[in-house]
Amino acid sequence: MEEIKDGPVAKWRQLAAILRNRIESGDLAPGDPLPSEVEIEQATGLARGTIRVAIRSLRDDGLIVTAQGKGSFVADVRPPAGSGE
Amino acid sequence: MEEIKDGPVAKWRQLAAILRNRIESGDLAPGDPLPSEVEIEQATGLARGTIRVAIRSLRDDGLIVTAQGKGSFVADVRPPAGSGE
DNA sequence: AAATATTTGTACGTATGTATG
DNA sequence: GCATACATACGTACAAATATT
Repeated sequence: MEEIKDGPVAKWRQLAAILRNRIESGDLAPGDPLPSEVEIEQATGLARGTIRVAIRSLRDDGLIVTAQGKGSFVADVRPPAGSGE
Repeated sequence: MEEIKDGPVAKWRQLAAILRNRIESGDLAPGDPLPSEVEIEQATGLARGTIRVAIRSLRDDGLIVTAQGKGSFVADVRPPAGSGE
């Protein structure tokens, strides 16, 4: 997990960018589970609420799907590049 | 079980203090099982997640050990007083 | 041996309060 | 006022390990 720095970019945006990068680079393939919220919490030191904001943004963008009690997973079909830029 | 009050002290901290007290007073001796999470839930009305936070703090302090499917037990060797103050 | 109950483990969902910039 | 961020607290669901019947 890359560093989340204190700075002008909101931490949740930095985290979203890191995860998005792992998905779009193929490091996380469709169907792969994302790190759990607690794992991200431990890896980054961020509060769960902050992590959830980042995850929600990826979900809103259709990059991942989330299932209660299971986890978040890379969406099988990703939206065309350019949808969110 | 003492009362868990609504107030400035987080409920999980109050519960942890109650359990810690029972251990350090000898009411719960080394090897003794703690009340199960569900028992504490019924006795206090707290949510299980909240109870688990209190239990984790005691475990982090080395006061208890926990085993899935069995329960939590007072540690045989307790850390010296003052370790966590 | 098998089914059931108990107990802890994991994981997300939701909401509120507090504090800061 | 609003967005960000953290802490707390409750809810729901299911998995895994152990104990009991």
